[in-house]
Amino acid sequence: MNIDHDNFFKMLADSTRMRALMLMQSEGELCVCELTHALKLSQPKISRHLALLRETGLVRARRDGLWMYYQINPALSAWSLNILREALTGSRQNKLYQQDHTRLCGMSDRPNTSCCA
Amino acid sequence: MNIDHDNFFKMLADSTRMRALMLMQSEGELCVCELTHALKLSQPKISRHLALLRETGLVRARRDGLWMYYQINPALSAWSLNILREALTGSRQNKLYQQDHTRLCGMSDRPNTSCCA
DNA sequence: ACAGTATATATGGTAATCCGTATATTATGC
DNA sequence: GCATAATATACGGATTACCATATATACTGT
Repeated sequence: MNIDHDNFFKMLADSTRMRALMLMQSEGELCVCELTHALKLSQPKISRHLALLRETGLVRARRDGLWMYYQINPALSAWSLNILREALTGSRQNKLYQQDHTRLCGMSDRPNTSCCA
Repeated sequence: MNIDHDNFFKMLADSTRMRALMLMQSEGELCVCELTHALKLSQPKISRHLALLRETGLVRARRDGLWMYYQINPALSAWSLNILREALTGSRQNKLYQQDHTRLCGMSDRPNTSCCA
């Protein structure tokens, strides 16, 4: 899947979307409530950004009962995936991104505790 | 030089800035008039975007007489440079970016013809 | 100092983006 | 079918980002 270059980078330009992507990158599939909790943002805000990411093809969604699981689209082209990987590296020096990860790990009642290595 | 994660990606989200960056990436130093010609955009528009790129640290500027030469900041952190490299790979499939390169090569009167391999 | 060239900035208008709130949809269990 | 939970969308307002045009600055050669 080869996303349009400009659209791809537009998607990465919003902090909320990037934070969600970085969490999915390091944790794999995540549901909306997990992202809402980890980012400490309202559910509609998370949903709206996830919808944008899905429309542009950056993420893939899967329904399981009440939950929608989102993950980075594994069919992305190599250069796109490489950029997401490097973005994750860059995000590790950033406190905000670190805290997102910490909050996710500290979350109880996760629907499908995919661990938090 | 470690640029703020969010600002870095904001800079990449504008098509004009990305096109200029991709040209600098493959051609090295370029002056404003070369970029203006290659992108077929107004000089103030190019200058403004270059100023933004310089303020955030993505590019470095050097004056030589009347000309200002811009290049990707070699002091960028590894992850930033890697992202720019992957972005260039992705841009090769894009006609707009290809044309920019072609126009640059076809430009006469380049102040310091740094070739166009 | 003046003219000319390359580049930078200022200004005001317009369009795109983001957000909070309210509401709708989808699925589950009784 | 109804209540509940998880998620999605709609709407109006506010902010931000971008642009074209005009003007200013920096430098060179005479």
